[in-house]
Amino acid sequence: MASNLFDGLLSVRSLFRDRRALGHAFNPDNLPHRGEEISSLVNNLVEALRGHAPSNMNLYGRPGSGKTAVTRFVCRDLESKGAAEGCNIRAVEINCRNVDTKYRVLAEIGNRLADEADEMIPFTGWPADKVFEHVRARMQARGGVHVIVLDEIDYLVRKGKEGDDLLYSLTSLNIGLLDGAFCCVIGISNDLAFTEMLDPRVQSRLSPIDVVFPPYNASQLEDVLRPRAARGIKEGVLDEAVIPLCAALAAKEDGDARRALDLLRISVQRAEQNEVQRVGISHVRQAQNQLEFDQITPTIQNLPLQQKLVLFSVIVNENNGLTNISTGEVYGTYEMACENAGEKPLTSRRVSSLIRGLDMAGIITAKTTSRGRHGMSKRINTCLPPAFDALEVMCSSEPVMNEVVGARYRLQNRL
DNA sequence: CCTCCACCGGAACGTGAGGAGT
DNA sequence: ACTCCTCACGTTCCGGTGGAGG
Repeated sequence: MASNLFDGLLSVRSLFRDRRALGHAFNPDNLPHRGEEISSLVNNLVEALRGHAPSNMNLYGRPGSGKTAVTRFVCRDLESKGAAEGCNIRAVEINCRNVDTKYRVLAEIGNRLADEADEMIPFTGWPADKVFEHVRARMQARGGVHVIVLDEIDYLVRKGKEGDDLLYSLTSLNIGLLDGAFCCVIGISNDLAFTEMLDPRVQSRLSPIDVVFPPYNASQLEDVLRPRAARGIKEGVLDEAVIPLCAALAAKEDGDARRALDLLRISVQRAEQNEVQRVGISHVRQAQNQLEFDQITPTIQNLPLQQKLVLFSVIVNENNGLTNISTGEVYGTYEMACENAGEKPLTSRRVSSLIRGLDMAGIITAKTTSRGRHGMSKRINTCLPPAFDALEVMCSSEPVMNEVVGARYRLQNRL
């Protein structure tokens, strides 16, 4: 019988019990260390069960601090309690990164509120005020309380007036536009300063209640991971050190719980690929490397050419054995790189800003320090994972960089 | 203690691309 | 087709800055 490509992998006993338990979309039964945040939401949303309008809310916190999970968790209980008590309560969650215009958000809300009898709102074509009127009419017809969750709301607000308009419309529903129904808006954002981008009128309506989610620390992340691991991974598979290490590594990344889960999941996958029955810290290290590679590759690929040239200049100096490179040294190399690329060099002022940009992107570190007599300058070092070939990534995404890198090796061979 | 280097980084301005309105 | 507006990217100008070395 002919062998099949998939036979080998299928015969390996999986180390997972239920892989989904380690995914981002999984809704766990309890959320460790988010008690305060949960009760802030519950204390406000309980008004819905009493037949009143809850206040609008804003939730802030770094990625992976549990904002979305807490909101889903609370809304799920709110809806089921509402059903038990005979109140009509409905939560509509929309991710503004995917649904990113006023029209599409309103259409999405309208369609989720639709009965069989209602007309579907098309993807495009209707005037925005007609869509809004349908949303309003459907809320009123259903009655009760409608909780609108706008996840990653900063994406919408950053686009300018669009977000302002939408929030103004939604928050105006409770001021006389609805009869016998209420609407409550919960905005979720990574950016504490995002309300400053809003129209002041919208600001005051939207944020009577702000909840800030602090990042998890390492031991809290362990508490997040353990129940998920128990559910998702077979017993006796994990070394004792694995979960603490995943937690510690993720705690360094701003306490990102998603990162911790990714690390754990990929570690187990790595162990499976290596066909071993036990996951150890070496697999976590491999997972960490893979995540870093996956994260940094697109960042470097998408850098504009000038920024790639600056990064190239830093890397070249570092490959020559230098550390704590100064802006002047980088600029010198950069001018040569520009010549090889056939580009006109930017001013040193601009390059200084580009260096800062690379610093903020986490590709290099640039600390401004004084060198005494030798003036103020930055001390620049790359912070790429050890085995990461940034030159290769830049060359494959930008043909001119081949010239630049090639010229450097020709020069080196001549010396 | 003062000087002075070599750059920092804010501010104002110029330019061209792209979108909205008419 | 046209104006107007916004935005990102760059330049020019310039006052600041911290500490090694006189």
